Amino acid sequence: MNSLTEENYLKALFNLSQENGEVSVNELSKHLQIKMPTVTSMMKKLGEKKLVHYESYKPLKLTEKGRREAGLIIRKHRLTEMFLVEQMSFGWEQVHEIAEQIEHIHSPEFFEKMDELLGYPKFDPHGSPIPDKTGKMEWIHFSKLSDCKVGDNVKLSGVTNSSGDFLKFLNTRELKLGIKIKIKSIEKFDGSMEVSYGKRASEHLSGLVCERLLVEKE
Amino acid sequence: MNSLTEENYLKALFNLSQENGEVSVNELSKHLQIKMPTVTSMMKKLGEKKLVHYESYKPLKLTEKGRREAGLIIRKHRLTEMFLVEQMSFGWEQVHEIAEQIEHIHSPEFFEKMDELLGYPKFDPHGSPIPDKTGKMEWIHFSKLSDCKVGDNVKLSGVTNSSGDFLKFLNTRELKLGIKIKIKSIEKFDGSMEVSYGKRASEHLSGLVCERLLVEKE
DNA sequence: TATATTTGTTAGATTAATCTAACTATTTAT
DNA sequence: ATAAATAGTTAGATTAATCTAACAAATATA
Ligand SMILES: [Mn+2]
Ligand SMILES: [Mn+2]
Ligand SMILES: [Mn+2]
Ligand SMILES: [Mn+2]
Repeated sequence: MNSLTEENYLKALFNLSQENGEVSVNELSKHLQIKMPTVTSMMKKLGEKKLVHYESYKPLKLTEKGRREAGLIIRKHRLTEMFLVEQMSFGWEQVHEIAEQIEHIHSPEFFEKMDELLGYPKFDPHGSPIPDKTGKMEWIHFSKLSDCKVGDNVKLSGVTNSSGDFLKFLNTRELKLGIKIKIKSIEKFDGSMEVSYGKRASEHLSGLVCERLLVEKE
Repeated sequence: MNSLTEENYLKALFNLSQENGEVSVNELSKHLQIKMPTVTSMMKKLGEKKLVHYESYKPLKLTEKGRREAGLIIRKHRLTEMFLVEQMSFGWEQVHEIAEQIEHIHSPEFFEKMDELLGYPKFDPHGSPIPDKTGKMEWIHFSKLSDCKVGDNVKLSGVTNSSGDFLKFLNTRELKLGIKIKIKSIEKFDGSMEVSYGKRASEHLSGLVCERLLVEKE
């Protein structure tokens, strides 16, 4: 059984090593806001437990076992977020903090029931895929809005950041998953865009916002 | 902010001091299955935090503050049990263990929402009263079935023990809260009873079982 | 009352998770 | 290629929560 602390390290390793399959001690340390020596010693411990491939001065990699256990925690996190939004009518900006705690509950039946009540969802309220019961996650590659061209018609399918402030901002602009966005113009200088969607004929989105919106091209 | 560990001590103190308002170190130690020296040192800590009145060799008492904080944890526990039964269709024998973990979630909104979805219930699925938002609990005094007389007609309103095994036993006999029970005879020797209820014209209940059933006389 | 039993405390050790300071290895820049 | 900067490790301290062993106080028993 892994401690809550170990679970949080596993989850961070999983998320940070998504791209290239590895993470540096420094990166992990910054992400978790835990000093490097502490991280090093935890990596040795997770190495002992065969959850991480640890070798001095080498980048960190999750083992197959580590990836599975991390995936299962992320599964619990995302199922919880979905449950809070769909069954308890929370807003998508309120659920991350609560899920951050509930992901550590040990009770297969509890999450099984959530999954069932939700009808076995594949994505969480922020568009992130929910790992299956074996901890495996489909890697779906959405584009960033900031990588699209003028004239593109796209569907908003996810966000790369689930901070309350960002999601509340999207709420004020009526930007939610599923809506169709048309790109009217792009300001090269700062990456900001002029777009239209729903009843809004013209909205200005900063480069920062465009970077955080994931879309599917039609 | 109290740690999960501190919260569990507070809850135990609250429950054990229900009758006379105080508990011994020994009793608390046995209940929590934690050795006495550990309990003593935790009591000193909770004393510092003004949650417990601690004096060497004197019985332990919760302060007003301690009683409030304990009541709020028990509130979260019981709301959770009710939520699991009513909104997620768990059996009453499955919910205690899960609630034992969820009671430590820090999120007023989460429990507020549960309360609202449940329609502000006053009792949990085992008939125990749910403390209000200030941590105060109405002390309702049900009788034990074992204290009733032959011929009494009573309503099953609570159980004094929520262990899975006991509740599963009650399930097999179709004994659930709200049913009317008539006492047909009592065996003085072992306190067992012959009763009738629902579609069951004659059932034998051991003394142990009768001790654990709480009833209201009509 | 004197003794035995039970209850409670003190002292000191252990484990998990964290930190800072000091040192070493690796990478980058001159 | 050397020096500087960055990244990573080692050593040792700290805090929370637990334990065992030894001792002391309170209570029960003879
Ligand atoms: Mn989240
Ligand atoms: Mn977490
Ligand atoms: Mn319970
Ligand atoms: Mn608990």
